[in-house]
Amino acid sequence: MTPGPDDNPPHAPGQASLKMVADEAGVSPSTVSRFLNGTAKVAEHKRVAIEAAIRKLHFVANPMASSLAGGKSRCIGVITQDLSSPFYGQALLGIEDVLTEAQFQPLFMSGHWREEDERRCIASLEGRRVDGLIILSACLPDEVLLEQAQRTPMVMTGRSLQGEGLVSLGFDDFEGARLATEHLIERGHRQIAFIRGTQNHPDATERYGGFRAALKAHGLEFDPRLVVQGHFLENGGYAATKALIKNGVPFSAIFAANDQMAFGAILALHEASLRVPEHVSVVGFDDLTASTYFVPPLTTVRHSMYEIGRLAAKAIIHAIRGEAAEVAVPLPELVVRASTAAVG
Amino acid sequence: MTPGPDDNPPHAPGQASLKMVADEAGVSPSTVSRFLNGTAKVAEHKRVAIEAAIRKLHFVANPMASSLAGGKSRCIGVITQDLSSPFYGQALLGIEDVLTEAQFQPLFMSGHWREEDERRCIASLEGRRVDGLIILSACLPDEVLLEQAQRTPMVMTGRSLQGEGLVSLGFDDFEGARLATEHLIERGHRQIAFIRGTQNHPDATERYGGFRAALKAHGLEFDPRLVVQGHFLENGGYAATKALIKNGVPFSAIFAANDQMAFGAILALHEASLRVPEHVSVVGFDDLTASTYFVPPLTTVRHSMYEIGRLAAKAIIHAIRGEAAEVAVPLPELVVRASTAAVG
DNA sequence: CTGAAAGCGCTTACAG
DNA sequence: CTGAAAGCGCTTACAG
Repeated sequence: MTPGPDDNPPHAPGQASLKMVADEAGVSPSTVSRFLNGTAKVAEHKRVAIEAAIRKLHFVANPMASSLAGGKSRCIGVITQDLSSPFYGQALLGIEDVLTEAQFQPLFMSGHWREEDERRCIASLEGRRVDGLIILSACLPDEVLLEQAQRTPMVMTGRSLQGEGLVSLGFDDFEGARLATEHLIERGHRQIAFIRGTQNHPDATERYGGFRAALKAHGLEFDPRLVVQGHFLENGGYAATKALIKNGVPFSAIFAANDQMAFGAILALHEASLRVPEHVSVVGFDDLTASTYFVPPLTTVRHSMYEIGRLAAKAIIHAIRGEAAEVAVPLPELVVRASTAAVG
Repeated sequence: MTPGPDDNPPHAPGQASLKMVADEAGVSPSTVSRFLNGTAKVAEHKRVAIEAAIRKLHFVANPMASSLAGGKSRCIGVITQDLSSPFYGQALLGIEDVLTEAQFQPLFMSGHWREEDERRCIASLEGRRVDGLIILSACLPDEVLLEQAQRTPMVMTGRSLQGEGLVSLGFDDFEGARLATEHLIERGHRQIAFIRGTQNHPDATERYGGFRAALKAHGLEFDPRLVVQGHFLENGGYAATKALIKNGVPFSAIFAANDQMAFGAILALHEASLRVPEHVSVVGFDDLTASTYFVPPLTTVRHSMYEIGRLAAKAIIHAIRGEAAEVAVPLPELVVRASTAAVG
């Protein structure tokens, strides 16, 4: 930092430009640009001068200009269902960590579980010229996603899709649900109620499949009267359980397709003076932060969404660079806590 | 849409440019730009031609170019402590809704409760040339924020600051805490434990102040042994309550400075075979979604973060336009649920 | 290794 | 109301 008369500029008049840095350092803008991007080797003394100039002027490259000229925005669109979802929230964190580290800017948007909103998000993100797209469980049909992926590199979770420009991180929901159900069966439960997630949601379908597969594998009869709809939210689990109780079909355990519904279910049981796990065992799915501290702590299936977020971010960066990404999604893991017990 | 031989372009070769639209419509780029931005009135027939061209070419303006030329990015930086926080999450939703509607792009970043990270976020966002900044409860000292606000319009929550270019949405944490404490006192509780939030966090200080003010107003003696630290997280509330129980100083109620700590507290009580609210009443603060479905449902203080998010977004938009924003932050409201009862 | 020059796709005085 | 022109701040062939 050379001290001098013009060491402190009059007043932040916007920020310094690359040209100002070049002038200050006595080189051409091209050279500064190359130095910044590591696009070419720069003579030692110029490098020093440029670095000094940058420091002196507090120069930070204007990303709009870089993007325009360079043809890449260094922005990644991230579509989630709900920015405040306790479930996807962890994934957002993982995505943010990796992307920030790699100098990409994530643009988060909520699709609100609605095809139309998801379409709007994608259009808007494409308008923003994002370099890539991460989609956390879309409702959009396969064709739309496949088509989109041809224009913008894309990674998606919660669905297994094959296609050009598309990486999918399919978590094994089926196996997770199978594990959870088996856990109940092993504790002697025979009448197990199942609270389903949103109807045409892939995760919901897979988890339902795992549930039925486990019953079958253990020779248990499937009773459709014990399957209720819960829409993946607390109130859904609550209402579903109320309905279940009212129905009168006996059950000794509930497997809710996610933790949020399990919370609602436990509250409904509590209101009906049914104790967990003494009267009814409950298993959830997702292992939310809240599940550890619920009363009683919830038995559930863990699949670190933080880790999945990190993987998704790494995968999209690779895809953008045109590298093949090998992704190993963590396996589902049963976490046994106090909400399940052997059948009384 | 005029059908024609070149109706379907060979292959999406990047997107259509403003110039292409101008050529197609037989007008100058300036006119298209003016039409797009409503900067000037455009002759009827040209308007029609431009609209047709836009539709035909699926034109969407390149935001980088617009920003660069226009000098505004239409991006708003939003700093939150943790993208997956159940508390701030609601605010993010409100911000997203308002900003999206007004055609601004929010850039969300996590400050992780750390001054250094917050600094990094602000620097990065400033580098991105955001038009404004929304800061949800920073740790950064007042001076830094005041100085920053002079360069970028800013609105912040969780602190009351006066300054040029700065709007602060100070929620009345003090009053909220007073209400919560008074609720317990009115139910006959005399030995009320308090679980504090993070030490130098403004919200924490205010809530602590409200707690003490309520005790004083009702002539209750303050016992420092009943105040424990909880850091605003579940595990903090859990550990604090364990400590409280171990201490042996009797208490019939706990006021936790936020819901997350209240959850932890209830679990600790549960493990000590203390029932809520029969043995100990518990009040939280924030009214998280989860609190409604907790067992038992939590008595707490509500201050819609979704609404505060919306207000913050509206305020920053006004500030950017140079308009004075009048913001009426919702008043704290006590929500009585099943976790509190009259002292046994 | 390095400059001069053209260009990325818009916006906006400036002059009709 | 509308064009031609300059410019926003970078990047990148092109030619040394």
